[in-house]
Amino acid sequence: MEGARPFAGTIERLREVGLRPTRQRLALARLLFDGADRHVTAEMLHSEALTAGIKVSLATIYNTLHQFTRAGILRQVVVDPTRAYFDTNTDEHHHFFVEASGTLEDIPGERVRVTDIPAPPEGTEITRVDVIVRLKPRG
Amino acid sequence: MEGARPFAGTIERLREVGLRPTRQRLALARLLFDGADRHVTAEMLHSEALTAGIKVSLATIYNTLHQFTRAGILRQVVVDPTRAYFDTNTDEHHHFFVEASGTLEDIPGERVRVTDIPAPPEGTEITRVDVIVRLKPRG
DNA sequence: GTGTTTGCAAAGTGTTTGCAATTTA
DNA sequence: TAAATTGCAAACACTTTGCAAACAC
Repeated sequence: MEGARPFAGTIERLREVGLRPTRQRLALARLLFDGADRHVTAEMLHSEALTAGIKVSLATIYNTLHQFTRAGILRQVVVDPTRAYFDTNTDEHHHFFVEASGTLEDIPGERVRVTDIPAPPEGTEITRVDVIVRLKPRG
Repeated sequence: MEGARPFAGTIERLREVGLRPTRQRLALARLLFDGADRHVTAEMLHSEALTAGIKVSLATIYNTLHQFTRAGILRQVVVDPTRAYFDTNTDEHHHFFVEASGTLEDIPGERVRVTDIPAPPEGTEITRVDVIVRLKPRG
C-alpha cells in the first residue's frame, strides 16, 4: 500500500493558517505546493485543476488564491497590468519577467542587493521592496 | 501681451516623435508636461482634461497615452494589477508606492543601486530593471 | 483631397460579488 | 445544527476595437 496519509501535511498546514481543509482547498494546495516553486495566474490554476479532474469554479480559484495570500502561504507578484500572478515562494526574492511571453521566474533572494534606498515619505514605512528585471527575447 | 507662441515647444516635440499635433494631443501634452513630473492613470487624465475644459473621449486618452509611450515621452509603471499608471519621467529611476492610497512617487534614479543581478536566462536580454518600494501608512 | 485622428458605443478581459445550495465540524 | 464554503451567473472596472464623421496637412 502506498503512503497512508498522503495529505496529512497539507491538511495540517491549512489548519495552521486558519483555513478549513475543504476538498477544493486541499486539491489546489497540492497542485501549488507539491513540487517546485511556481508562478500561477487564476486562469492557469483553474485549467490545471480541471485537467487534473478537480471540479472547482473559477470563483473559488480566486477566493482560494486570495485566502492563501492573506494566510501568507502565497504571495502576489505585480508585473503585468492585465494579469495577477501568484508565487508559491514567499521568501524574500525578486523576479525575471519576459513581457513577450508572460514568463515569470524567480531570482534567488540573496543574489540581488538593493542599496541606498532613501527614507520613505513622512508617515509611511516600507513593507516590501520588489525588483523586476524585465527581459526580451534576444533578437 | 503674454507669450506669443505658448505651445510652440509642445508642437515641435510632438512632430519630432512623429505625432500630428492635434488639438487633443496638444492639450494632453500640456497637461502632462507643463510643470513637474507626474504619474497619471487614464481616468485621472480624462477627468483633469474635462475639468480644464478640454473635450476628449476616454478612448482618445488611452490612445494618446499609448502613442506617447511608444514615442518614448511617457513610460508605463506597473505597480497595481488594476490600474495602469503613466510616468512623465522617462529617465532611469524607481518608485515608492503606497498601496493603501494608490500614491506613486519617484525615487531619483541615482540614489537606488541594484547590484548582483545574475545573468538573464539563455536567449534573453535585460530591457529594464524596476524597483518598487511598497509602503504603508505608519500605524 | 488624402490619410490621420477622433469619439462613440459595443465588445473584451480579468476579477469580484450576491445568494442559494452544499459541506465541514 | 450552526457556521463556513462553494458555484453559478450577474455585475464590475478597466481597456480595446470598429467604424463613420471630423480634422490636419
